[in-house]
Amino acid sequence: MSIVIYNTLTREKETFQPLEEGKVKIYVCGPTVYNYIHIGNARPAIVFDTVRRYFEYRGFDVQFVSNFTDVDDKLIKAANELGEDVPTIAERFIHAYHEDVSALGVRKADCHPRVTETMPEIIDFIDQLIAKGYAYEAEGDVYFKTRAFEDYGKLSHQSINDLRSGARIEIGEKKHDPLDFALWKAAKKGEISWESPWGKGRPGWHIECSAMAKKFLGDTIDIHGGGQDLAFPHHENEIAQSECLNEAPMARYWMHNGYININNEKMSKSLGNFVLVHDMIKEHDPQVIRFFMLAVHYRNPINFSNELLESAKTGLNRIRTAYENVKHRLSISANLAQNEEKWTKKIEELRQDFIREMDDDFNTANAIAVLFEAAKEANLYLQEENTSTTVLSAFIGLFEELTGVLGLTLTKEEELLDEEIEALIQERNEARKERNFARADEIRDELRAKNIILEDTPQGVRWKRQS
RNA sequence: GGCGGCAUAGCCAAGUGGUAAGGCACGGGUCUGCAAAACCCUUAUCCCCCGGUUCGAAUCCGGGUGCCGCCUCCA
Repeated sequence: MSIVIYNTLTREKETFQPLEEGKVKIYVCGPTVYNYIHIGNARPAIVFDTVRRYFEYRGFDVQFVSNFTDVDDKLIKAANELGEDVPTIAERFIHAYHEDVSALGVRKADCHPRVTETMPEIIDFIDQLIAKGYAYEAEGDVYFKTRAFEDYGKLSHQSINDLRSGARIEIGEKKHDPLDFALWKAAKKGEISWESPWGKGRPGWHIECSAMAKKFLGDTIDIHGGGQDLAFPHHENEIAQSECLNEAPMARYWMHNGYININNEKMSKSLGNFVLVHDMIKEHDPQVIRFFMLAVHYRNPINFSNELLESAKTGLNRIRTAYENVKHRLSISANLAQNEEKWTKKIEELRQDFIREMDDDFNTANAIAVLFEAAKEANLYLQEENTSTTVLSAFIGLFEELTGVLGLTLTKEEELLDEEIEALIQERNEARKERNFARADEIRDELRAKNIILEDTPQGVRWKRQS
C-alpha cells in the first residue's frame, strides 16, 4: 500500500511517488510574524506536522522546511505603530510562534529560514529572472511579467483573462500590466531596506518562498503546503517565478488545508473574528485543540466553538482513560495468558486500519475513529478475569504508537503523589471494611473537591486527577 | 463576472456506485454499598430539493435552493 494525496494541481487524489526513493521534501508556507498566531494559523502547522510525522512513520526520510516572513508591509506597519523596529517585532513573534505551536505538539521544522537571512539568494533569483526576460525594473521596483508565463493559473485553475485585475488590484503606475506582481519593492523613506542592483529595497512577498525552497530543497520538491487562501495568488506566483527560472516543476504535490470558521465565517485577522493560540492554551488543554482539529479531514472547514471543543475534550479523555485503564491493569497484573493470539491479532488489525486510513490522503478523522475502536477493544479485554501482560503491553504500545503519529500525548505530567491522598484512601478503605459508608463517602467527596477521582475497581482502588 | 467548496441523526463528522463509520449528547440495562470507569442495547428506512443513468446512487449526470471561500493582505 502506498500513500495517496489530493493534489490541488490536478484536483485528484494521486499515489505519492517521491522524487527520490525513500525521501520526502516538504515546504510549508509559514507565518508573517507581526502578531501572535490565531487558531486558524495553527491549522496548517498541525496538519503538516502530522503529514510529516506520518511520512516518518511510514519510513520516509523527511526534509521539512517552513519559513518566517520577517519583513513585509505589515511588519513595517506594526513597527511604526509600536515605535519599535522590524527585527525586534519579528524576533518577538518568532519566539511566540515556536512557543504556541510547540504547545500544540508541533515539532520544529528541520529548517526555519527567514527572509532577512536569505537576501543574497532572493536578489540573485530576481536578477536571473530579469536576465531571462521574465521580469523588469521600474524605478527601483522589480515586477514579474505574469503574462510571460504561459502556465499561469494552473494551480488555481483560473484563466488569466478572467482575473478581476483591473477591478480590484490597485494598478501601480510602474507596472506594465496590472497582473504583474512585485518581486522587489523600493524602500520608502526611513524604511528598513537592503542594497540591491535596483537600489535600496526589500523583497516582494512571493519571491521569498521560491528562493527558500530552491535554496534548501532544490528546484523541484515533493510537497508544497499551506492554507487554501494561499493557493491564489501566493502559490500561483511562486510557481510562475520558480518554473520560469528553474524550468522544472516547483512541486509535485500541492496540499491546501481548509479554514477554521467562526459562526460559519472564515477566521481572519482582517475580519477580527479570531482567537489567539496564545490566549487559548491558557484556557484549554492544547492537546484537546490538536485532537479537535485532527478529528476533521484537513481539507474540510472546521467551525470553531467552545462547545465543540468541550465535546472533543470528552472524546480525547475517553481514549486517555482507556490507555490509563490498561496501564493500571498492567501494573497489577500477573501474566496469565489467555487468548493471547486472538488479541494480538486484533491489535495488529487496528494498526493496519489506522495505516489504511492515513494512507488515504491523511484521513485523520478516520484514524481517530480507529483509536476509539482501540479504546473499546482494550476496555473489553480488561473485562476478562485474567489478562496477559503481553497483550496489555501490546495495547499500550499501540496507543502510544498511533497517538504519537498524530502528535498526541496520552499522559499529562505526573504530579507528585500526595501522601495525604494516599493516607485518606487508606482511611476510606478501613471505613469501607467496617461498612462505615458515611465516612467513606465523606473522604471521597473531600478528595473530589480537590479534583481527585476515586475508582473502586475489582483490582482495588485507584485514583486520578481530573483533567 | 470567473473559479471552487460544502449541504449526512439533537450536535460534530467519515463515507464518492452495492445498500449509512466514529465521537458528543439522550434513553434503557449490567457492574457498584452508592459512585466512578467500563460494557451491552436503543437512536437517520435514509444522506437539501427535482429529474435522469444503473440490476443497484448519499455516492455518477442535468437542473434548482441555501451557505461558504478565492479572484486584494490573509493559514
